[in-house]
Amino acid sequence: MKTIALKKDLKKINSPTMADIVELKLMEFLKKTAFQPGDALPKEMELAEALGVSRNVVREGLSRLKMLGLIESRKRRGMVFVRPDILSSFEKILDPIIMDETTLKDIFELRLVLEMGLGELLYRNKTDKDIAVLEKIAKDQDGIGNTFRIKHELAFHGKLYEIAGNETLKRFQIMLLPIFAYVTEREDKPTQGTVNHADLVEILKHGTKEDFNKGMLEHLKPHFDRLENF
Amino acid sequence: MKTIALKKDLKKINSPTMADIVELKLMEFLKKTAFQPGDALPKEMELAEALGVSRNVVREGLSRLKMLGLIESRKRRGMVFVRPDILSSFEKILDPIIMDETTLKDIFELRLVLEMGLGELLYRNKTDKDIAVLEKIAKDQDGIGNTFRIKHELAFHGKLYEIAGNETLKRFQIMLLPIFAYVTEREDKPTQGTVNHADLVEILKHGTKEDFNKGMLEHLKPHFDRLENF
DNA sequence: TATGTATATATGTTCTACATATTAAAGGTA
DNA sequence: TACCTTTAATATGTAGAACATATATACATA
Repeated sequence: MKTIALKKDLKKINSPTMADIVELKLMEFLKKTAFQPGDALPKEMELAEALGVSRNVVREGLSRLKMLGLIESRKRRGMVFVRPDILSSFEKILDPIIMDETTLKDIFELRLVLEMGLGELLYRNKTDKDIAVLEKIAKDQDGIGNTFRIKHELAFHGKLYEIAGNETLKRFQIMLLPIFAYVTEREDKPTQGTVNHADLVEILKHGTKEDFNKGMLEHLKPHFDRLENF
Repeated sequence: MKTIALKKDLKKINSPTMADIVELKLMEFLKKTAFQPGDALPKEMELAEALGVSRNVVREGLSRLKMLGLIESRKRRGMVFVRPDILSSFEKILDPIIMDETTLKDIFELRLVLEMGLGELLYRNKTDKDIAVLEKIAKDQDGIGNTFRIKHELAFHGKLYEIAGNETLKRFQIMLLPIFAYVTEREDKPTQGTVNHADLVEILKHGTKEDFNKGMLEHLKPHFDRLENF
């Protein structure tokens, strides 16, 4: 017990390196200066001089911002600021890692919460054409294969987000789905409640928003139950 | 119109640099090798030789993984694999950037969807003690100042996520809130519907899940309406 | 056993030099 | 003048060597 308390109170020292500091300073610089996409940053040598470090260190710092998608480098032009893609770094990290169980559960839950919260936007934006497309997707549900089912899930729920009119959200859920699939497949439990995709479409067509929320909850019920045993 | 289509079809060539390739190769390496947190990677010189590049380039690549939180470096020990914090890179990028309007709207909406989807988890996990805490927070609502209101928002909704029992989600919404505040404050519109925090607590105490979902929708109504004019 | 000391080693940092792509200027032609 | 070609300048990309520094390991000491 004592050691645990220690570990919590005295977190690692981790003295920052020059590159860490440069990274921070560059971030500040980007924030302070109101760069427009395409604007050029000072050149590496100038930054190096201003910060009092070698060009190498500056390059390491810049390299990190590049990874975040905040800058791009053009020969002769120098480094230019670009509007970063919010999800790209998230995507990079979500893929390769082995998450701990807690985070895994959190992410699993996150997706459920998103699905459950979608109703309002759907009922605000849906059109007859949307429903028709959704209906078609739901009809092609026959395939049984595992990889196929995932593809189908992606198609159906992806279309839902599309109807909601939120591209970021759609991409987000596409990223989440493999994780979702990983969790659902490691146990041999039903992956669908008593309400299936076709039923959901039917509700979306003729039912109220409240009906839809209830339907979605039924549809996701096995997953919610799965949370108990995590 | 033509230029836009062009820009979409022919995305920049951006010939990858050695550092880009090293970054990729290292990612693959991390994925393939099932590293446990704390395991050491090969040392820089070995990587440099294996990849046929200078140590400098390897360091740039490693530096990027460091930014993602995938590795940490220890003197003499070498670089070690660490379980990355999923949200940290997202956090770094969310803060400094000036988002384009579309993304801003998407994020704004994302938060609304999350709040709306929270009901199920809340009703699964809430305890009397939780409600008591929430009640207290809602009572301290008197402050009018702008910064104070944000703090209060954070406290109340933060507690909701806490009750839901999802730390990732809670941190996520904390990151989202400043953006939310930015949007709400640039127009002079009401930020609260006819249902306030105290009302929500009351529903949570005695009402059904459906009541709560309706209440939350009412509470967020001004924000949903705001979406129309985005 | 516990503590202090020494050494080897991997990362951190700096410098120098050269390669390469691309912009911008110079020059030539109609 | 306007347009095309050539040239030169320049900022990033890459390599390699050298030294600084922290620290894990082994060893010595009490």
